[in-house]
Parts: sequence; structure tokens; C-alpha cells
Amino acid sequence: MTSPTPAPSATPGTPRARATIADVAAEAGVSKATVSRYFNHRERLLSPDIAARVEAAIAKLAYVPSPMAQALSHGRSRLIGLVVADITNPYSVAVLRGAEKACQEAGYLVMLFNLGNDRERERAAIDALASYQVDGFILNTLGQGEGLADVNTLHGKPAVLVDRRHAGLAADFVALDNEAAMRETCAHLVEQGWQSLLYVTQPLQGVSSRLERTAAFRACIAAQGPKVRGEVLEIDAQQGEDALARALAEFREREGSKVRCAVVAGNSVVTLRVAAAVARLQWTFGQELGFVGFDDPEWAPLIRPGLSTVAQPTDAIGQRAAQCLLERIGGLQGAVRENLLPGTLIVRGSSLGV
Amino acid sequence: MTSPTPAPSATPGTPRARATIADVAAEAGVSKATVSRYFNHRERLLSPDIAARVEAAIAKLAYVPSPMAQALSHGRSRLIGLVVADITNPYSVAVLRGAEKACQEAGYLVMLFNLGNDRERERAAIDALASYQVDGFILNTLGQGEGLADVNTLHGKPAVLVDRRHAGLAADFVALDNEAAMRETCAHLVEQGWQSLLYVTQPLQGVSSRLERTAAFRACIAAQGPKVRGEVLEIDAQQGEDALARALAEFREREGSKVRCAVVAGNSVVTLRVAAAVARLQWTFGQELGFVGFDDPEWAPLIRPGLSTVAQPTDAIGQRAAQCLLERIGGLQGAVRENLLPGTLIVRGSSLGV
DNA sequence: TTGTATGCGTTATCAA
DNA sequence: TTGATAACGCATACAA
Repeated sequence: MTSPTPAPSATPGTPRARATIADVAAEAGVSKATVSRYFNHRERLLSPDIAARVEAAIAKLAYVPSPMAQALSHGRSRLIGLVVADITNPYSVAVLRGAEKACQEAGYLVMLFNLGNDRERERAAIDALASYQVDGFILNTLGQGEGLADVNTLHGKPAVLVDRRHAGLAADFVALDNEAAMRETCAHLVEQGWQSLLYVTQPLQGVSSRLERTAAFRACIAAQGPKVRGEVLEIDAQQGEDALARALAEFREREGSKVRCAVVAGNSVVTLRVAAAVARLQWTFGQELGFVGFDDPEWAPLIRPGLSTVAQPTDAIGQRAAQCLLERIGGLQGAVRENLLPGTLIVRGSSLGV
Repeated sequence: MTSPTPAPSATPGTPRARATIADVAAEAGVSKATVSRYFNHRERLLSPDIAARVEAAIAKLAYVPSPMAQALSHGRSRLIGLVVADITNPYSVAVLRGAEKACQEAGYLVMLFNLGNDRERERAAIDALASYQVDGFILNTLGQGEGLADVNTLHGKPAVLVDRRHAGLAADFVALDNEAAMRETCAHLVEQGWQSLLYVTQPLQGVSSRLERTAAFRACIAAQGPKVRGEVLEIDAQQGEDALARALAEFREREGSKVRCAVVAGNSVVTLRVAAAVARLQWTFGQELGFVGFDDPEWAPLIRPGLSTVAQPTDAIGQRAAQCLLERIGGLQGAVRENLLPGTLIVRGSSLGV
């Protein structure tokens, strides 16, 4: 009680500092090294009785090693740096969720850096994360070769790319199998009798997922032969929703009233805007316009007659990304791996034939 | 060039390790302490010429102090621990976004821990975060007194509570002004001629925001006198959407066809479920059922004739939370602060009179 | 099998 | 004003 040294007594109420390895060593009557070994080389080189004493001391003091100190000493921090292009995007969040979960389960914590779609900050993000000695990166960001010029940028840490590839960066990659999903989507629409397809996408801007989906769409159209027509429309955030409405109206007029027209939306952002435009036009999905959208927002069933969508296995993507990264952190060598996960076409009313 | 020691030369290609304070000291021909002072006490106790030399060395080596080492030595990590109850909830994400942004701008990084609605992990979350020496916590979680028994749990670090209060925890609090928002909502509905109001909420379960909104609803009804009736309905995730549809139908039948009935949804989760139930009933908002929902999901304008909502200033809430916390970290003492931010009633078609 | 000593990158205390 | 030097909490050679 009157001891001048802050003895780690079990005084509740006193928010005493965390026990350190030295406290445990003293409590168990062994050296710090022994306590350290208890954690790192347990069975291999520790006698049972000593191990038991250490274990008891650890339990008594509720000792938990400091990851910061471990990071300083040993290099590893059990920290994963997660850079996301836009945390406003539900897709990113869904992936983040899966990744964070997998990391948590593996005893890693996630440090988050949101770019807010600002490419300039990408380099800063990685540097900031690296300064905390993260063991690796999960990157859902960019398209161009701007920030991530080369592996050097990553400070020698492993990384996994999610959803968006990067030319200069040889890293494991996890994403939706865009080509297969697009094939299934187009096949379904054609089968249901839609004859002219309009693929609406956000500006390509070198974003690999957008490029791939667009290319896959064009390939599908080409494969169908002359009986099916296809167009691509890029929209950007600037133009209002009536600009899109006009574009859709023109599309239908161009094709003529005999031709059944459908839209394929490149992601949930586009889906929202198309739905708004269609509402403004007073059209009904499945009638004036067929529809399938990539991503499956929770409100898709609410827009009559229900929006058909391609659901991404976001949780699996996130978990797979984390798993890939953890394997690399664990020392796995070898060629870059490519994980293309299958989407699920959810057919609701908007894509059905009349 | 031929120096055997790994001189920090500007060899690109070689992923050389980060420069340390010792490298800078050597480069500038001063001691490590001097370099440290350059960062921490710059002008106060450093001669201009030495400062210039240090500055040059820092620039040349692109030196950045290691936050990990700083944390070890000096206690502060420039890390904020963010615990969120459910990252699937767009509200949480929106707040997170504002908070993360503010932290980033202040030079702090955010460590994320998602509870996935699992209360058991709350204590573990805080402990895990604390082990990384976070400087403070932003907590958006729980209701009951389970995990966060007392301030002791926080390892002596400051915290700010977002959206949900906690009885045993005297910490700054940031949230929507639920009472004012509910008052405005009810006044609007009554003014538009809705006579019987049903407040639909997720299970209260001691969650303060749910309790407050429910209490505010009851108070509003009471204040209106006998001309307006009000009921509260708790729904849980278990029951299917037709259970809710039945409940809504019964509600209308009970009140009779003469009485204009409206629903107030407690948050966006409830809004989604009510919208699904109304679709199933083939009702139209604003006709068979009036509607105002807390939270303003992006799809609210798409459900005809447009869903009226109370939008929360999520970004401001997040930023304010971060600001509060950073002030406390900066040493601010004094009584716990309560930040109630105003919501915005967005009137669309669903709440208008006939 | 266990203990001692050293280093990881910083800050802080104490001399000079 | 500046420079040694000792922590900070841990892991790991090395010695015993």
C-alpha cells in the first residue's frame, strides 16, 4: 500500500499500467527471456515446471505482449494496412468487412485509410501505413500508374489487390470473375428476348474492373452475331440525372419501338442513377426497358418489378484477400496468384421477357 | 560509393530500409538527441545553423520518425481506435468516414474493429486496440452494461461515444438530436393530416438511441392530445417480412378506414423492411400509409412517391466525434460534453396530405 | 534448458 | 545550446 514503487498489485479502481514482460518475469522468478520464449518457442525449449510458473504469472497479471514493442524488436506488427478508394461505396465496405473479419480471426488488426477517391493521397496512404510497420497491404484503389509506380512503394511489404489490378504491381489479385458474370448476364438477357443492350458504366479512367467489364460486354455482343446490338455509355458524376434520362430515351428511339431494349449497369452507383432516370421517364423496368445491374444493393427488390442483379461474393472476396495476404506474410513465395470468384445472377422482374 | 556500410545513398532499385534518427544524426554530424529536438522543440532550443543542417539531412534521407518507436518511448501512438457495432450499417460507415477523415487531417491513423453486432467481442476489441497503445477510442457500440463496465476498461485512455450512450461510462457523446428530430417529424405528419402514427423500431434492447427515439415519439403523441393516436411496434430480424406486412394491415384495420395512418421508421433498417412490406401489400406510400423514416438511404427518392426521411448529419457527427476525442487527447479536462446535432427533415411524397 | 546482454527507433534526463 | 545515456517492452544471439 505504502510502497513507493507502483507494485502491480491487484488494486481494482487503480488504473495501473499494463503488466510488462519484466513484471511477469519477476512474478514467476525467471528471466525476461524465458517469458518471451514461453510465447515464441513454448514447447520446444522450455521445461514443464518453468512453463507452468510462467503461465501462472501471465494469468495472474493478465499479461499481454505489446505488439508495438514486438514490432520494434522483431519487425512484425500484426497489423494490416487497408487502403480503400472510397468508403462511401458499399462494395468497398462489404469487402472490407470480410477482410477485417478474417484478419481479426488471425489475430491481426486492420488500419484503415480511406482515399475518398483522391488519387493524390494514395502514396501518402501507403507511406503512412508503412510507417506503422504494417505487415502487408490490402489495396482497393486506383487504376493508373500514378502513385504505385513499383513494388518499391510498398516498402518491401506484401500486398494484395482487390477489384482493381495495377500494371506495375506484381501482387496477388482478388476480384469478381467479370468476364463470366458478364457472359451470364448477356446470355440471360438475350434468352429473354432483349435485342439491343446498352452497357452503362462510370468513366473507365483506366480502372481495370471497368475496363474488363466493358471489354467482356463487347465480346459478348460480338459473339451473339448480328441479331443482338450493343452499345456502351459512359456517364460521369457531373451530369445530372435528366441527362441520363435523355440518353436512355434517345437510345430507345434510335433502336425503334419494335426492338426490345435493355440496360446493363456496371455497378451499384450506375444502377442507382439508371433507376432514378427510369423513374423520371415514368418507365417501368421490364416493359420499356430491361435491366440487369452489377452489384446487388439491398433495395433492388423494391424497385418494381424487382431489379435483376449480379451479386458479388463480397464477403468471400474480402476473406480471400486477407487469406492471400496472410499467406504471403507467412513467407509464401511463388508466382502471383489470381483469384476470380464467381458472381450470382439474381433474376427478378426487370430482365424477364414479356 | 564503395563504403562497406549500407550508406543511405539514393540508390533507386534497392529497397533500402527506412532512414532512422541515427542515420540523420550521422548525416548532419550531430547527435540523435539534436535530431529529436528538431522535431519536438524546434525553435525553442536549437541554433539556426544546426537546425538547417538537420533539416537538410532529413530532406536528403527522406526521414520520417517511426510512430511505433515514438509510441514505445513517449507513450503516444497517433493512433485512434474505432469500434463499430456493425460495419454493415450504412449509418456507422457514414460516421466512420467523417471520423476517419478528421483523424487523417490531424495526422492520426484509425484502427478499425468491427463487432459484427457481437457484444461479446466488445471487451476484446478495446483490449486489442489498447494493446496498440491507441491514444483514444471512438465507440459506436452497445447498450447494456456488459463489456464496458467502467472507465477502467479503457486503460486510462479517453473515449467518445457515438450514437449510443453508455450508463457506466462518463465520456463525451455525439449523436443526432433525436428528440428534436422526432418532434419535427411528428409535427409534420400531424400537420399533413395523418391521424394515427405507428412507430416501428428494432428491438430496444437498451440501445440508448432507440430508447430515446421511442420515448420522444410517445412524448410527441401525448403532447398532441386525443386527436392523434400513437403506437409502438418492435420488430426483430427473425420474423419474415410478411409478419410485418400483417402487422401493418392489422394496424390499419384497427384504426378503421376513416383514419389516415402513417408509419415512422426508427432507422434505415426498419425503413427497408417497411418498404418491402408495403410493396408486398401492394400499397402506395402517401395513400394507404403515410411514412417518414429516420436515416436517409440513397434509394429513398426511388420508392414512389418518394420516401420522406430525417437525414442525419453523419459526416458532421463523425468529425465532431474525432474533434472531441482529439481535444481530450490534447489534455482538455472538464465535464463530459454532449453534442446533439440537428437532423434534416426531407419531405418527399410519402408524408404529404391528400 | 535458462540467463545475460544487446538492439529495435525514439524521447527524456542529466551533464557539459 | 548540445551530447551522452538511460529507458520504453520485447526478441534473439550468445554464454552458461
